[in-house]
Amino acid sequence: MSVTIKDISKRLGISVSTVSKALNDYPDVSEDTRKRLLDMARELDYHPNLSAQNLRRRRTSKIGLLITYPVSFIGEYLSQIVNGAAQVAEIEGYNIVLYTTIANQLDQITRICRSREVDGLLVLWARQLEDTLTLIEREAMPFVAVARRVADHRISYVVCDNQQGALQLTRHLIEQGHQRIGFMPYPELRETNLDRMAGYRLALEEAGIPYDETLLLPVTPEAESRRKALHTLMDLPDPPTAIFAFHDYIAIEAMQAALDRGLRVPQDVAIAGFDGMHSTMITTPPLTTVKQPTQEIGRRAVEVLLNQISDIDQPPEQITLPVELITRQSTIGAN
Amino acid sequence: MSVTIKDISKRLGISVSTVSKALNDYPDVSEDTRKRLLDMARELDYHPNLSAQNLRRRRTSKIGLLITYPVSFIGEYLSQIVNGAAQVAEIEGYNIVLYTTIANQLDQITRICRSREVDGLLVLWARQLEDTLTLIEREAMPFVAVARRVADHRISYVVCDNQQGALQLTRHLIEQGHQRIGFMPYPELRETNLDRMAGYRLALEEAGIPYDETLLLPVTPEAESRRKALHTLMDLPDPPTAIFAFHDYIAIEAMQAALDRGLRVPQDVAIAGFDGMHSTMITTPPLTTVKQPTQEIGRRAVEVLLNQISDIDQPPEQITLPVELITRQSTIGAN
DNA sequence: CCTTGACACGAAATCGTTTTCGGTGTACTG
DNA sequence: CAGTACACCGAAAACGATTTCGTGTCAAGG
Repeated sequence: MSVTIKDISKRLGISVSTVSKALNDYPDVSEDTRKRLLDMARELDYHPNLSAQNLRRRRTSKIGLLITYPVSFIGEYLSQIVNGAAQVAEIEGYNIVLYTTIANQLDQITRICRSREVDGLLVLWARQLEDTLTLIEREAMPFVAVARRVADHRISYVVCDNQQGALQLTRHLIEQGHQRIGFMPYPELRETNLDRMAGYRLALEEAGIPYDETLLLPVTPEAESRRKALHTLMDLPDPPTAIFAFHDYIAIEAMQAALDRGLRVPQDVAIAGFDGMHSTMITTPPLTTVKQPTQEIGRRAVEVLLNQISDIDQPPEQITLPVELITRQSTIGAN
Repeated sequence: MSVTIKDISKRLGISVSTVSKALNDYPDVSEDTRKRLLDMARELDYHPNLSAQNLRRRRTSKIGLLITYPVSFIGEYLSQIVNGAAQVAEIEGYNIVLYTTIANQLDQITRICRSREVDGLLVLWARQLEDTLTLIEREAMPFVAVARRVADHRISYVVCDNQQGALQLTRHLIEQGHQRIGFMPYPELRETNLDRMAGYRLALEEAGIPYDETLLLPVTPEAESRRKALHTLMDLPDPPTAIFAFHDYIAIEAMQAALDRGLRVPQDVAIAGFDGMHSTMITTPPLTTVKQPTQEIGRRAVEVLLNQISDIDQPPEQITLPVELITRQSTIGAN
């Protein structure tokens, strides 16, 4: 079958213990025998059996990525985060295991924790987030919440500065002369939504613009709700002249609805999104958005997680990364 | 520490062998003790240590996904395939491990194979594809090439019907009255490119339209090459009236270049893409494309791989899935 | 009463490593 | 020369499960 440490041992008449030590850079192996062993290892193209190593070392060099997402438009967003995460992980000698099951979320997670299938978990997207996190915590499995702020100060997370992004974006709209600015929240992502809403309100306050609840129109994951939201807003007696949508795709569909309605963007209504998806570059007009450092989020999340893994008593890290406002024609040049 | 099989054994004064048998549905355990053991297992919330199981069972219940891709626009495409793959895998009790490293591709792969880190490999995107595949083959690791046809008949793959898609798309353009149809190949993906090109030529032949090499303008991964390609085509003495781009993003950028040039789409030049990316819906005009069954590709790839894993002598399966032509305004209604 | 077989169970080997602990032999010190 | 120090190596015990093989019991059959 596979070539094992025993094969090397037999070929040279040297005990397996010594072979192992040679391979793991133990000091008590003479240079001579070490060289012979390594040469033989290379000759046989030996690579240690991972399962055996894992068992003995009590670690798997794998980190799990929890990402139970409904198949939808977030693919681009997720894959960038995953990409960043995988990069750092592999540099540090870890690999990423995907967990995408939706059924039995919590049972699944206890299994993962108790079977020591991975050394740590990135929680990227999960229903029942709260329950999930407390469960993982209780199982003493290192973990980090990704792209999601968590109120609990004992929990590590990496997230972008949603409030700041919303603040800048709304300021920009105000600078463009808008006074009535609609907002489309996405309650599904609670904390993120709260933060963006906070930024929105802050900008209004700064400018002395009254906060008008009728200008808020929440959308749900259903595509239909996004079109409807725009129409509802524009049917108001005193409709908004600009709209800030929670997410780029929401903005894009709103924009299409606006065009269907015969409105010109940005002349009749300015529209802006959030997250910096690639698609925003190719709409007509191109969409103003706030770009998240997605790859960086993935990278930092892994860094934090590996810290937690290497020292379980490490204090939690809560990281907020800066965002970048990208202004495009969907909000400028209205005059 | 963790609760092991031994803990259950001690608590009830029953040997570990019997515990293991009870947990694994062996017949030679009395109903009575089986029940007591399972109850105790549940009470302690026991879950078998994966590393130990892997070592003993000589399998890991993991499949690797090789996907050394340059960070670029293919995120959406990949994540759909991965999503489909993960779904099936998890139903069948497998998890997916990501391998995204670029450095030392081949060394990395021998390590994966010889350390028995996974039970099989999905090869989704890899530089040096040929070398990679023969290497994996030599290591007797089950594998499947995903979204890429391979000439070798001993190799399993799952791919969409690129030729048929290109054929239908080109036919569609011809039906719209076009006689001079430009094509932007993407030599980077050799087989895929050949197939699409074959479909393109076939449609021309059917219609008795002469094949004109000057209408072919290959593009590279660099964004700049895509804009340039359009201009070169349109600068021809007898420019094409329609363009079939290898990929949606190529088409989109070509379309932008066309608009920059003051051309109207589709009146002055019709443009079509391939792959069915989400973005094609939101361009103005919306882009005609050929939709790949991405999720299905992922799903089938895992099914095939699991067959190979369960029986290494299984004959290779080569699966070609149907595609769907989606016609939109970028190619219709020119008159 | 003896044999046979089925049924339950346990001892022990095994998977392929790592790591501890002790045992050599040699060299060095006083 | 005794004693100590050191460098090098190997035996063996882990890690936590699975699986083979053997054993004891008990009922049925002759």
